[in-house]
Amino acid sequence: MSPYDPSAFPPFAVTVDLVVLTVRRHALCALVVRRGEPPFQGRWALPGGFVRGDEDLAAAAARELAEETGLCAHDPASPAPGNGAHLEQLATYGDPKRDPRMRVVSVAHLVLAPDLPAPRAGGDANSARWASVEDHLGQENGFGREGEQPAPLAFDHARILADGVERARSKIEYSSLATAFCPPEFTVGELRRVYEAVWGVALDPRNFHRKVTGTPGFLVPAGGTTTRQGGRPAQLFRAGGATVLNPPMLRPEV
Amino acid sequence: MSPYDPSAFPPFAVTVDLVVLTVRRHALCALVVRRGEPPFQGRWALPGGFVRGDEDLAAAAARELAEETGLCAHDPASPAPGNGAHLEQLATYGDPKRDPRMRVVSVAHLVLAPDLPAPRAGGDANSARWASVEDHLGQENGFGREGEQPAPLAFDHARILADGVERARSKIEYSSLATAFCPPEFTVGELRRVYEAVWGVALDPRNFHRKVTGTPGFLVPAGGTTTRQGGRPAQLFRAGGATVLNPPMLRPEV
DNA sequence: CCAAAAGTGTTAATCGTACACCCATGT
DNA sequence: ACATGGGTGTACGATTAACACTTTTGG
Repeated sequence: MSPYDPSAFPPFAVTVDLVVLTVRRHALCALVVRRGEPPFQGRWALPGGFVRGDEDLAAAAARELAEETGLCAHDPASPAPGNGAHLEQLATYGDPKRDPRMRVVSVAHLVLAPDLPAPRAGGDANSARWASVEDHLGQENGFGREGEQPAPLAFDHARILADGVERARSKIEYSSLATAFCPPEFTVGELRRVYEAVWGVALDPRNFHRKVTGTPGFLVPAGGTTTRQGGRPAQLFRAGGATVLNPPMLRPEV
Repeated sequence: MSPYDPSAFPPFAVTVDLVVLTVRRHALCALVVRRGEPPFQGRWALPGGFVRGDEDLAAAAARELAEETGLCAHDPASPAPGNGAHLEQLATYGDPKRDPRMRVVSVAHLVLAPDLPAPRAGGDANSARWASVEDHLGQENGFGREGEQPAPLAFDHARILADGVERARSKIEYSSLATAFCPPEFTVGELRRVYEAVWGVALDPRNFHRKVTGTPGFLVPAGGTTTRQGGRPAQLFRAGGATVLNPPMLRPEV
């Protein structure tokens, strides 16, 4: 039990893996990269990499995110500057056999990003893409495509992705995080389509509008209007300062 | 960027730290141990220890818990057997300077336990105790004692404890986890006192009774009654199978 | 009898839901 | 004119909060 017994300090490699979620074409999508080396060569995996010796975990996640996407994310719990995406720690995965090469503990992080142009690969080109979450997690809510299931993600990344999606789904209920999926200025309808895509449900546009505009601090008017969705021009809003929603958004049953 | 460059694999020590919470004498308490060696010798700290080379993170947390308390905890996400306490992963702390000796990444776990006899120390006697959470986190809701602030916990353990308490406070809202603070059979009043201690509020006994007995799957009658609280005998209940509470328990404002 | 805690009834206010209806634009 | 999405009004049922009241024990 002496903490100075070297046999009590087995060396670990520590990595960060990223669950980067966005909403594209009314579907929840995750960023995946193609592995260039074994193990799992050629398979899709979550982006990630090793934590450096003098680097905080959140900083490592932000660095990997920037390398993979060019995004500058901001962990609200850290003083680092940021714009655009939301970043938070998700969970840590440390099964002794999760990486066949060695003992690797991975601290997974969750990133919520607005719809982006085509992802830019870290080093190799055309090796990153947005994958529909339903395709990789199986049929959900009847949205799953039949047949053509893609190969499972490498390592335990399917489990990590599932945990990240579950976290996002529950967190937009009681926080204003859904705005992280939107551009800086957005309409109530765009925000509603985010909720619909993440939850896989249809929401009543009238009640949704009352709810979000009536929750203090959730949205602040940005001044202009837009007609980019067709129909009557919609007011533009920015995310308000509130982070916790009271009362919460209610996810319809089943 | 080659993943086989040894300089990209800085070695880390990986530990688990435990936030073990219980309710004693109508107060939320956390298990703390006194450190026997530097750094922070003589200061209180959260229990914890190094993860072994072939050990899963949850298994390491359960092992440390058993060593410190004799409790057999059960992580619902793992197939390990267990009785009594609830165990779940909390968060991971990896600031490069959090341990002055070396680079240590600590995977904190949260344990919710029923009121226990005096804690049993791991190796040294009388080096573990239940500490009131208010004493270590400062005044909360007017409960904080004035003067006599104890020395801060070692390392970043005050932050870890605060995160664990916050997790427990929010999780008993929408899950049946509050029963983890109760013995196997308990009364509605005892469960109410758990909520009151964890949240630091007073709840209406009548409405609370209706709420918890009316939530399907939360409580199942155990058959007997008890008068251990004085007054009219109260029915005994066991925790039902439900893990998620719908509708949730509502925490009063402020 | 009285204090204390358990449990039930009732009421008014609030909240969520469903849906009718009108508004402002592009085609 | 019509389709499309934006936005407001309203009515009904469900949930909550507040509190009067009865029940069953111990002292």
